[in-house]
Amino acid sequence: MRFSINPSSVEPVYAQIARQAREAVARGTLRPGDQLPTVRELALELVINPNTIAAAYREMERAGLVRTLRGRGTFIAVIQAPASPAERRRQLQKHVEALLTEATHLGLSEEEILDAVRTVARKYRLREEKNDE
Amino acid sequence: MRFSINPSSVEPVYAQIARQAREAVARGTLRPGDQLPTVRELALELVINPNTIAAAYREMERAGLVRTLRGRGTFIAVIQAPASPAERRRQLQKHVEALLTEATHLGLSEEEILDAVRTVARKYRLREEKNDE
Amino acid sequence: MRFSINPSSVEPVYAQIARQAREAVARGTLRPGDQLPTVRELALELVINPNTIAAAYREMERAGLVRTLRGRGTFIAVIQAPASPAERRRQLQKHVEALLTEATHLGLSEEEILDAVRTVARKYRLREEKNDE
Amino acid sequence: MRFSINPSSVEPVYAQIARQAREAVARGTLRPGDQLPTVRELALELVINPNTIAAAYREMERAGLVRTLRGRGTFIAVIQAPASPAERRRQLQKHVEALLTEATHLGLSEEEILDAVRTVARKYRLREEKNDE
DNA sequence: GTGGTCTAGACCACA
DNA sequence: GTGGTCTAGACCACA
Repeated sequence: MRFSINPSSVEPVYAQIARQAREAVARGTLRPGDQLPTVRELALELVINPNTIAAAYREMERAGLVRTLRGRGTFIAVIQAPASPAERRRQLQKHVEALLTEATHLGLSEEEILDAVRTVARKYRLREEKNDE
Repeated sequence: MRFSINPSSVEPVYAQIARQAREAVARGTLRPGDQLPTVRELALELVINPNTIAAAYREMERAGLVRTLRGRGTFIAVIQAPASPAERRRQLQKHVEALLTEATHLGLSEEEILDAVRTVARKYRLREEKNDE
Repeated sequence: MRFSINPSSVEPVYAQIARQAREAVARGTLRPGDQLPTVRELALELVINPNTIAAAYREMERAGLVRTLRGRGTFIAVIQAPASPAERRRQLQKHVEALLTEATHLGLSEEEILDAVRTVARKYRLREEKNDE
Repeated sequence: MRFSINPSSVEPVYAQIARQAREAVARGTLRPGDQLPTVRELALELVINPNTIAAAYREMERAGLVRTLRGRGTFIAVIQAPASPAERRRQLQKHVEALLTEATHLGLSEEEILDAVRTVARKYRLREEKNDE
């Protein structure tokens, strides 16, 4: 996958990398077992301080997105066990609230938001059926 | 409105305050013209240094969320002109992508997300009708 | 003359009033001997704290623009003696530099600035002939 | 570039620094990509609290004059897109009016002002040709 | 009484 | 090493 970094964004560079990897996994561009470039390779490619790449990989490891095997490299982890249904619902609500706050300030309607969700959802590897809880 | 601060969050205190005010405006808890507590009042209430409150208000001013009238106080601004339709669409897409990335990692389905948007939307002051562009 | 106040400008209200009076004198809208409204009258008209109007009048008095006669009112002063030729040149240069800094950041050309000066100059009561020094 | 601070001016120290940087960019003394001294360096040089320098840099960032790269430093930004032609004209007129107000009070003639503009303009990086609008 | 400015100094996130 | 955050506290401009 290709990372694209904006060094003057308010989002820290290491967080941009971790977020983009997380997005790529959600879209299926990166799949469990895929190997990420080494810290040095990616540092050279993106012309970024290796410390920053290392911080990004540390963040992804912490989030359970990747597994680093010493001497072997860094690999996308198998899908992590989702949280409890209650926790999952709490998380979803939090993220939906963030979206609706921004959409309200942009002066958008509920219908426009739902349309955007439906359109963009095609690019993501969402669960096919409802969870039974 | 009530602000609630988590001093051990990674999110800076001043940013927590600004975000909560932004959310309150989106929900209609704060409306244009409403006066925010004075810097000193809020500092006393939250047991936080007045400089930190002032930084929060400065940030909101920069974002166009409030107007500061010297010697008078800080007030919620009238709704700022939204960006161009193209920019608005770009912003919406960005926020929807963030939601879908998280929802995918939580193992949720499109229907569950749409349901959550519909339910939570009731708490927000979204535009009633579609924008004509 | 009519003052128009923007309470949310970065320019303090008292300074807006003093500046507008200064402009009116430069354009001939106000002339030496003209009486200004009383502090109370102007405070009522502009819906502004009388302390603020008093500060504006104090500022104009300090700049030699008006004379306050106790019990009589506030009047536009006769044209103040201009500074020495050297000081006058220094002042002019300072104000021209301020204009050129802004014009450069706006991406304007020398010709556009000169045109604007010629056009706008008609509204001002500039000296007719060159000073002989 | 050299900053020179007058601590007893009515203009806040942080604003003096921001203004001088803005002037230096207009004259070409500072160019896009140039790095400003670090907050600590400039604080030592000017014998001013680092927080005050940081406030100056924050203000320049807000105005789009510089870009701050976390952990790297502060750099002059590429020239910001100027406002719309109409807005540009409005701004120019405002600044020309300010100049003419002062020049009138100094008892100067139109010819003297135009001469000063022509002379001082050489020091600025004004656009070479008229804008076509 | 309101927010704005500035100092002094500790500690942290980031590259 | 770079800027960012936060506290504590003095003093000032403005309304």
